[in-house]
Amino acid sequence: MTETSEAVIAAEARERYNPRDIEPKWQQRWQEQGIYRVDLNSERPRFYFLTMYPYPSGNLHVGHWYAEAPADAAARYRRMRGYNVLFPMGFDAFGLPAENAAISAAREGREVHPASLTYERIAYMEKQFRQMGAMFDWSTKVVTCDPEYYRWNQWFFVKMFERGLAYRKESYVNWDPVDQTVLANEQVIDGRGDRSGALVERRLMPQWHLKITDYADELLDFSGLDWPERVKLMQTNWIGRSEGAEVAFRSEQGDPMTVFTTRPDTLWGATFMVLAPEHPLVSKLVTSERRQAVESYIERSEHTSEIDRQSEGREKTGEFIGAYAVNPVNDHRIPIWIADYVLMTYGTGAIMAVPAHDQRDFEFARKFGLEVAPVIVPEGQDRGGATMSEAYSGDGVMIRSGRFDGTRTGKGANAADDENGIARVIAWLEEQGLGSRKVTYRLRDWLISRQRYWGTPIPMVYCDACGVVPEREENLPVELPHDVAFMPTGESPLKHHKPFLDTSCPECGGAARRETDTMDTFMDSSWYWFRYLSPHLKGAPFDEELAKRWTPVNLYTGGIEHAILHLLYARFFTKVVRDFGLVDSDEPFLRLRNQGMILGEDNEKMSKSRGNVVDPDDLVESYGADAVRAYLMFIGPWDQGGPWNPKGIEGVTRFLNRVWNVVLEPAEERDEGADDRGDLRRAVHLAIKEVTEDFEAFSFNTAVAELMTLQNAMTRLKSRSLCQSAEWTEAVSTILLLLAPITPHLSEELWERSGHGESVHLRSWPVHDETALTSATVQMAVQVNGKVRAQVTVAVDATKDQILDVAKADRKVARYLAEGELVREIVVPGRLVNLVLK
RNA sequence: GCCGGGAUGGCGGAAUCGGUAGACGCAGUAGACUCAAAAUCUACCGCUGCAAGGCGUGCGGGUUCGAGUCCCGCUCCCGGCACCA
Repeated sequence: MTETSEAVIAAEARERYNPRDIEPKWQQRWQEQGIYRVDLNSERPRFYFLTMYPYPSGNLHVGHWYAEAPADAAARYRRMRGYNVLFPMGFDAFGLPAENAAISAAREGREVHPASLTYERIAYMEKQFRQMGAMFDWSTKVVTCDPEYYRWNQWFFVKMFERGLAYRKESYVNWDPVDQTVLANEQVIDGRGDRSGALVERRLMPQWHLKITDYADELLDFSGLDWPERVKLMQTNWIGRSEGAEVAFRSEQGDPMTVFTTRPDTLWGATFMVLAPEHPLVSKLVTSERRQAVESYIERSEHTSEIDRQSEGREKTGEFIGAYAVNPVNDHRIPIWIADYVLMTYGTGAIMAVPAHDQRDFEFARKFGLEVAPVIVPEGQDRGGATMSEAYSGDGVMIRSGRFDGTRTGKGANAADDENGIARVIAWLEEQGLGSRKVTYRLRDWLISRQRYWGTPIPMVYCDACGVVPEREENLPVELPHDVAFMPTGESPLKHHKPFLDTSCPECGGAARRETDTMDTFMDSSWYWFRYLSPHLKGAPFDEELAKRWTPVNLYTGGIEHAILHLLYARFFTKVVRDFGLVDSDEPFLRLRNQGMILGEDNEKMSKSRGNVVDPDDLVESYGADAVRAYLMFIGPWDQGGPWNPKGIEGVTRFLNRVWNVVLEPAEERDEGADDRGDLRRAVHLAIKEVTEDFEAFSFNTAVAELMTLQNAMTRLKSRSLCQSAEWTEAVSTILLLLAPITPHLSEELWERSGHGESVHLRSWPVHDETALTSATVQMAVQVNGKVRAQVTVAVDATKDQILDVAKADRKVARYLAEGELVREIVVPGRLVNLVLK
């Protein structure tokens, strides 16, 4: 209220809070004054706050608001704490939806180009982001479909090719018949394409891969990262490290057939072998009598979709190929089978089957009448039971294992011990030259080829003379041709674009063909945060100096759906870029926080078909951006999400109105209570303390609740004389400062109207005064035998004896005390007294 | 099956170095203002009971002066992985 006369305030108070007037006004002023412009070279402490950039779908939905608005508030908080905060935004602009729109238009005989569609959508969404009141610095915007950006995808790709990290290999891949492209393993959910939902087919195709498996072990190391436990676990599971041994089996004819096993201690129990149906040795080893049955099984398994192959409780199938192998540890002659429960893509594509100690092998042996030979028995038992009903995979003692008989073994508590059978057998195998220690991963290399148009062209050239050759750096970017025809069939138009297809060889200059596949769009998002630092740099993907100063990102926020895909690729890419010598850090994102999902009123996922979609534009129109922001933060813990409650935003709007009124309306005539100033100051400093802790902990819902509590206190205590006090002035400026990150427009407007100077958003975050939090007296509960029976008020510095005296003097307590003998007295100062009777 | 997370009023949720369960908000009830309604304001608002009291944080046990919080054994829900040798 400094310098503002009461008359002016009284006149203005007749104006009601109207976000429709004040929000656009401030958005424009902030932009004109450039208050969110970041100086990357400032010496203030740096804080890189990154939030996942969106795909330009054309319209912000509530999910976008839920991801961005609380993140924006957290970034604003961080800046008020004195940090130089970089909070950039961009668009993940390549991808199938825009191309699919072009294809459907083509089917109707219309022409729509993904590029123009994408840029229109970006322009619209950018406008919507501004209406949110977000403090994004748009001068650093990154748009991945811009050749200025994707040329660096190509540059990275060529660098990786040169170092053997990018390679082309023919293998069975996941083909999505609807989207007409292959997909990475990470994009296949329950046998279906993650976008189209179509059942994925297995196809043998030559494809480009990135060697993420080279980094498997390093990717398992999360030390120094403050990430949600579940994300780390999901990545760990996905990488799926298994320790064991490779053991050299041979066919009777002498063909080497290496197997991987995590239980080399069960080798003596291997009674047959199983090869994957695609295993290259099958056609060589199969006997003529078995050939027909075996070939028809292979044929069938090729046509079995992944989803059927993996379905739960499926009965084992397989065929004997007529050939035998030799178990190298006991020279037993064991039959060789093929079965689709053995995968060509894991381990060596061949297993030694130990039915006594592996449930899958056990089921297979049962079905086909194969020998079950127990070689490990639980400690205390001397031989394997002849009537096993299931495989025994626990710890125990080795039997029928030659020199190892009597050795304790298993994957249990002593598995790491050198005396454990597993370790001893591996050491012995290495001595004998029969095998070696081996680590295997579930993780496969990242398949990045996509048979689509709207993505980064893979910058490779096929020359009859020179083979597969990367495009020269000076010729990058290999630009996507604009004048292409979108096929109603969905086939990539690049395959039919002569001027693109025909090129000259970068090596010999002769006629050559371009690769027509484009890159997975996750390539784009694997390094985009580096580009924000120097979005228009010409000579390099990013400014090395700035990257060394500004990365790793301090705080990254986004949806949990990227727990594996994007976040794993981004970590891989960072390690690759580090190995190129471009950055020092091993990890991209130090701290990660995931927001949950906003559901419809009916607690279901929002969808047009359910009719439960809430449109943020409508909400802004009715309640204002500040109310939407505050309500989304208030709805519940951010990482949990929750259902949208249309009444909830009305409650928050009431709160904002009360803040408006308590600041601007003249006080009613009312006598000031003796302790009002102390009470107000206590409420103010408690709010500072709590809201600060809540922002640090990402507990936005309780931060809003604390601010409501402060407003309630101000409204309750407000009186004409109190309004003249320093305590009141402090209360007004404090509530506006604490609200500034959450409701930037309202806070700015009231900041100005209550006579403050420069923007509230350029002010420092308040610091609480611990001494303001204490009061002269405190209320304590008095329990008798653990049940609360009375409340007493005592001096805050009372001794235990004094507290007990007061407690026992209470009439109700005295009545209980009369009923028994007091045997114990417990006093927790400031909290409670517990009187225990016998 | 394995791994993780969760279960608190009519609803969203708060409180976990063990210390007054239900902050804050929604919904609801009563009242004030109004011709009336809306808005706003005031009071009440876990269940049960006239009251005193009793009961109460998914279920069953346990530890403790005291348990939503710790321990043991379950149930259900959500998420991830899954014929990975």
